[in-house]
Amino acid sequence: MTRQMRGGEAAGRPVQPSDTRRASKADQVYENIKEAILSGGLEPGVAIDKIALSERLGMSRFPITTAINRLAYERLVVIEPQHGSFVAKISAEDVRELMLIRRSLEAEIAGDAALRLGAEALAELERSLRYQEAAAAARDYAGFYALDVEFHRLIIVGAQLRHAKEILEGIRTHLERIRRLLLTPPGRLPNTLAEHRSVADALRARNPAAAREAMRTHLIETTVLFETIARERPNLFSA
Amino acid sequence: MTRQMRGGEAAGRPVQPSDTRRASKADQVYENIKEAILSGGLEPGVAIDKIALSERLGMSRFPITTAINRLAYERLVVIEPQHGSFVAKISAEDVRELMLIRRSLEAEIAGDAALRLGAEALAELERSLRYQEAAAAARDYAGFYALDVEFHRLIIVGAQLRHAKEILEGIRTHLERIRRLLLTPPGRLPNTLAEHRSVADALRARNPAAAREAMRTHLIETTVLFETIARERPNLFSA
DNA sequence: GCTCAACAACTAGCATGCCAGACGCTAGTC
DNA sequence: GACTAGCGTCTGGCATGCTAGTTGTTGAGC
Repeated sequence: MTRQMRGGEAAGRPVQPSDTRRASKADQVYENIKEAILSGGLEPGVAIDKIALSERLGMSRFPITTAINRLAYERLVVIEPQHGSFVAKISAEDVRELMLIRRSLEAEIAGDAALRLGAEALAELERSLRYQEAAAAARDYAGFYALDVEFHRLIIVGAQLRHAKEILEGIRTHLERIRRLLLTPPGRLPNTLAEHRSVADALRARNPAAAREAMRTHLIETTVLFETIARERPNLFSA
Repeated sequence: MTRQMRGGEAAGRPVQPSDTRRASKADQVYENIKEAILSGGLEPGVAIDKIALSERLGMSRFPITTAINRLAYERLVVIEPQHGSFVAKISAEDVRELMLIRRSLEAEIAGDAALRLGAEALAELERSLRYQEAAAAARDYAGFYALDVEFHRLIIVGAQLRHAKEILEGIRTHLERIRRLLLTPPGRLPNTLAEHRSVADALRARNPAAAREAMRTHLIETTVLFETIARERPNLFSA
């Protein structure tokens, strides 16, 4: 549905580059708190003090409340009425489920993309792969991770799937939080690169079934990684 | 992440039955407007007059604003800052994409459910199928539709997938809106019943691949139906 | 020492008033 | 007649104070 929306208002989605409108205060607070939660600055379970926050940021409680409502919708914050707002905890079970969703969606999208991607999009993927190779050679883990995210995003955007993009971004937000908390080691980098290559090959060949399978395989490997690490550090998860 | 949340506050999700807490005013307004949009009482594109609404419902603008923010997050409403809030329009392209998402997710979930569903959940599915047969025999289309929705929900809940449940409910909201606008004829009812039966059979056999395929086939048929109808009535869609 | 009820100190929810920005209309100009 | 500038009126965004509900505490009674 969705005419396009202004700079993130009433939604947690990234601002369209074409949208020159300034961000509202609620938008700023939203980004602010979200980043704090993702980075671990705000640990799971801690209460968010709206009044202190409003004083610190020099604004009224209204934008804070709006922002927290948004975060609650994304399940990054839990609101207990007449009691308080708290940073949502993490459960190990979520990893399994979020990856299941991501796996099924991205596999299907890859199949769709094999039929719909234009030459330009394919070229962009190819370029991304080159950068990934360079980052891998340079052992630039942070850079590679950013390119990894971008690679997946390119496929979704290329297939022109707005809703799926939003859903997957919401999922990635949660996975990103877990990833940062766990400090996922970048040991699988070469495998990831090879798997990306397989996906791109299938897309270029316009083979939907192969693209689906390649993406599914790739994300199964990622799931295994997540779950292995989660098992090694159970203390970070709540019941 | 998600401790469970109170009666829908800051989210558009259904109230947990275990949650006895009363709904806030914002919750009520949210349900109110949502139902109006889904039923077509509020047509795509019309402006929502917050002040008139607050006067009519006997409350301040605050709960209205909160509710509309929530609806904007769900893409049922579009907020144009300093200008107005409008009922979101519908695009034909959305049908394709929403069904793609639903198809991939529910297929994967069916595969998961084949491994995880307990005897009780399987029995519930069986009972649902009996009711569906009864509704089909009685030509009770509305009843069958409700059972249809319930059938899919049972599988998701049985697989204990909270996030997927929420995502799919959001998607169903949009599809439901389209369905009602289009007044989808119930002609495929016998086929639907047979397809449901196939899914349940595969689940009982604990065969993930078969369950995935059965669900995928079922939803591909549904997609075709949606798109056929959408083609016949293009005037209902915006560009 | 234990129980439980009353209270104090919080919170989110809500009401209300104001402000700034967007849009439509009109009047003035060419 | 067409166009544009400016003004009025609408909207959402925000500030602030109040209300009601939850929770932890404390102290009285046993």
